[in-house]
Amino acid sequence: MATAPTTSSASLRADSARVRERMLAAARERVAAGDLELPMNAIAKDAGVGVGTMYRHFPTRRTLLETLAGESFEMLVAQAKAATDGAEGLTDLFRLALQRLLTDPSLAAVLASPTFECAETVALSQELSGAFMQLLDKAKKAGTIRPDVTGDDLRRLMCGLQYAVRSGNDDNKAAERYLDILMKGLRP
Amino acid sequence: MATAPTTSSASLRADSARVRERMLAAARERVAAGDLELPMNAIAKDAGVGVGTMYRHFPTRRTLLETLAGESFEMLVAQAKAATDGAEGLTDLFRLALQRLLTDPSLAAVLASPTFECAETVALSQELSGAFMQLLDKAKKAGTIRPDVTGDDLRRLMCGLQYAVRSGNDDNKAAERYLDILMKGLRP
DNA sequence: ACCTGAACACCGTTCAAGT
DNA sequence: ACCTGAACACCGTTCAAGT
Repeated sequence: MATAPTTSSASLRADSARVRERMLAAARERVAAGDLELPMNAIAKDAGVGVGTMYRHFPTRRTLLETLAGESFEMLVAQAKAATDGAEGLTDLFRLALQRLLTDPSLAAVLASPTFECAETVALSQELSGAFMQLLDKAKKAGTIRPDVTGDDLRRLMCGLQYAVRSGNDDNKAAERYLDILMKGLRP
Repeated sequence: MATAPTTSSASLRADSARVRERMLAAARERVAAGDLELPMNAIAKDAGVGVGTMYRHFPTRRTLLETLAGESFEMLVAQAKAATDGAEGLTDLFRLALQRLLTDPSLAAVLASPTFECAETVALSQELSGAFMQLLDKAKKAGTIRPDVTGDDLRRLMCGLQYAVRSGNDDNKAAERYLDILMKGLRP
């Protein structure tokens, strides 16, 4: 690169960030190719770093997975916050979420687990949960959703919906139908 | 053992069957302990056989998995065939299936894939599919199920239901509620 | 026929040595 | 501070050698 380092620590930090990005890019490439196994050794090799560097940045595979899913998760949270009220708003949100879960397997894997490892993921999950609860609250008052459904139920049902769609070999053609079944089932 | 072999080939076959059972027992022990990874080397060691023997009996891990799930699958098929007509019969069947899927992760894994490796599993899946279609047919005629649902949809929705239940940490307390949501969603 | 287990490649994880 | 990569343990899979 043409830029000279200003101080050695800044240079270190910049280098560290660059190295981190290389690892994430290598990992993302694998996920995009449909491989969710995330072998640390192989990714390190792809990224041109030592294995130890992988472990320094991502102490567990789960940490790496949550980091990979972070961006998708943020977009999902943004969509949940922007969702319009009413049963239709919830349906639209679920459709968007389903699309995202189907395109990003790392997000699907992260969202399906009840606990998270990274503080950032915990925060995102709480934001999502909050958005869900607001929507639920209004929908329940409007009488469009059965009253025994919780915010966490919505997360789990979304994951189940995604799994049902994925369990077929019809190129996700069933998605809209299953979404419809779920939303009808959620009515009071 | 005290029994003497009658012919050498019979003895071989009997030994082969015994060895096979030992491997399956070792594998089952792991699944029961919550480990679905099925490492061939380790299972062979547990069973006291050479690795090659594992591969001779179960050419792929998937073959081993389907064999493990076989018994549960058979029981599920039997229940599906014995199910009573009407929406309530279908609900009861789904409840039983859900219980089975939650107790036997190998069955859950096998049923979630659209294609099977063992001929025996293919046969079981067709039997299940047949039973589902019969139930669906009657339910549709009675007007208790929406007409756009297929037998394969039932398989996939069952898998999704199981996944949604598993995605929480409430000891499957949500099972009955999610079942209710699904069955309501299936109404016309 | 069927079984054994050595052999090789690969991945997980740690940690002493480098800059 | 951060990175490297050797080292060891373990698993996947094959195949020549045994009975």
